[in-house]
Amino acid sequence: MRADWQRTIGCGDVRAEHVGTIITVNGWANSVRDHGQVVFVDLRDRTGVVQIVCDPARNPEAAAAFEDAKKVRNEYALSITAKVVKRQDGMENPLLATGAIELEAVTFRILNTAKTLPFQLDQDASSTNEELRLKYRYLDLRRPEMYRKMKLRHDIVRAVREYFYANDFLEIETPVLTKSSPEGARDYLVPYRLEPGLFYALPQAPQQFKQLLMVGGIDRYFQIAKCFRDESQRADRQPEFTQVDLEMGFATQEDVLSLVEGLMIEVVTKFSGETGKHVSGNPFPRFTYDEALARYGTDKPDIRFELELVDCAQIFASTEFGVFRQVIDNGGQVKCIRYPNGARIPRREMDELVNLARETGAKGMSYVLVEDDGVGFRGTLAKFVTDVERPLIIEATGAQAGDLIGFIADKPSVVAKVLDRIRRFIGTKLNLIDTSKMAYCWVTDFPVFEEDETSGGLTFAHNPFAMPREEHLGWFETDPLAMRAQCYDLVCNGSESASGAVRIHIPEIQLEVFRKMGLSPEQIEQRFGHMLEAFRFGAPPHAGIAPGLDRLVMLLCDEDNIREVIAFPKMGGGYDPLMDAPSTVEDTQLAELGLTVTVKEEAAE
RNA sequence: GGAGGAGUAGCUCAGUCGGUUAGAGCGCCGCCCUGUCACGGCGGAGGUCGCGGGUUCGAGCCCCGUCUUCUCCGCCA
Repeated sequence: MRADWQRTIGCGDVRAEHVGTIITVNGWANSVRDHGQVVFVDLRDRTGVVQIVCDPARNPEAAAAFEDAKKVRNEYALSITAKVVKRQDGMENPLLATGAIELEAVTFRILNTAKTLPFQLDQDASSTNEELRLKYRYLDLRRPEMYRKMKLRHDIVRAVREYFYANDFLEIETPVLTKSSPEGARDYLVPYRLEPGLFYALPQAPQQFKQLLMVGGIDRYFQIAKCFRDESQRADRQPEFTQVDLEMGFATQEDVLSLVEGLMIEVVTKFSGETGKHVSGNPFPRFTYDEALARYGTDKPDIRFELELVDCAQIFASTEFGVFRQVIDNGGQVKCIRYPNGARIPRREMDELVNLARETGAKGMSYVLVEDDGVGFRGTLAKFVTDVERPLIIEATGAQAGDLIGFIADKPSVVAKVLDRIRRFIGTKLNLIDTSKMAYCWVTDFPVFEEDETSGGLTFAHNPFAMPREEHLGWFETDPLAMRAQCYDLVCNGSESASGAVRIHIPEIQLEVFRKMGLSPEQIEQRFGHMLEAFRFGAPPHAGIAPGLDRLVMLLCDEDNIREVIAFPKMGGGYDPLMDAPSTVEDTQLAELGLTVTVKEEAAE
């Protein structure tokens, strides 16, 4: 049963066809314009804005409404029953969807008053202090642009669910209170009251549970899952975030890739009218990890623009330029990138470029500028380039008159990192990026192991549960660093969009990986005994992946900050200014958990 | 942990070479106004210049420290 003050229609939904009817709308006073003998109130709800007019001269029986309207301030919660009338000629407002009509108030109810807001909703959100916006997020959310983002996120989640339902997946929840696994990111811990000293951890991902669901015969599982990682934040990272987690039994890498390609194409295409974004490339291009690093210097290449890296080791095989000579002789790399029209950039930008290289780890950057004839070189490196090398460089890079070619010589990891950074710098500087594109690509075959810089031993490069390529299974002892895994990242516009793998389902192989990582039999048993045990009961081959939801929504909303697409996000240190969390707890709560708190001492001088 | 940017009225910002009483727009309060729609007019209130110390005759401005915040690096299976 509708109370008499409850809405019969949304503010933004009133149209000329309603003229003559009596309606009731609910919402907030968006603005009040008091002209003395007539008052206009713009009423806003999530559907839009409509103009209410209170004019006792035209509507003598609504004198009370007029008096109330004069009391209204911005953001009062109102209920107005009114007659829909066509606006007088010349009074229409083409800026409003409801601009052809207005509402002549009959009954005017102030449901609640409002203090003056700490910031104005009619100004651009991006120009308001973000801490303030988050502290009063419930007010910030009243902005139409925030509603639009929340609505789009909802619609995307809905489309994702429908896609998985249609593909015969079961949506299953997994625990949030679970076991710490010390590898990977830092865990959030939850003390266990019944036995002080024991802890749950919040899951960094439902990884182990979804594999166990495959052992359990669920076969096709998905979940919109919260994940928790206690690591430093970035513009595109939150301590708690959402993944579209999925796993498939008796499945191959191809099954997962084609399923996720279908998902992304469907979701992006479904909303492209609204977002202006479209998928570029179908099927998605694929690179092995080694190939991506060679061509782009990164395992998450932004392929919205070209400018690939060029390996010059062959060209400079017999160079006498000391820097290159030394790097090549020590097994390093010499690679370069073309900067179209870079020979014409001002000195300041040139310095910026070299500084960028230094900041990223290079000792410096050599470069040549291609002369107007398209053949000759100028620049720091020009005098060291022989007549034989010069045309080879031009051919390999495709350089043209007026281009700059920047060279980095160092160990492979530095060369890749620096040139990736420079490549993205050039892409941005030259405006090569088409922001309407969702340029997806797959990066596959990551190394199984990499050297752990802190311990000196081996650690996993991608995921400890990723199945090595079958032809590499014999390399555990001989050349573990050369082993490649059956795993894959989905990359979109230069950021990681999803990460997954064909999982190890043979206990002996999983054991071998753990051993190689330097885990003792006791550690393996304590941390992963349950997984290995499960694999011994006929675990099926299985594979899965987990696309990040927040970043997908962020890209589709054209936002560069993940907090913009989360209703109640946390700030830099994981602080939530709305709830004032984290915060202290009562001593009795600590005592019950057997915890004592050691306050951080200031370093005394 | 490191680098850089920011912090001045409720909000967004300006503030010259260190010099009188720190300003603007919006918002807020009061009065006026019958057609506005970011209404308009008149009047008004509102400041520990993040905090602490220092230099100086004098500090919003210079120096040191500190806090908060943003971006990036490290970190993020």
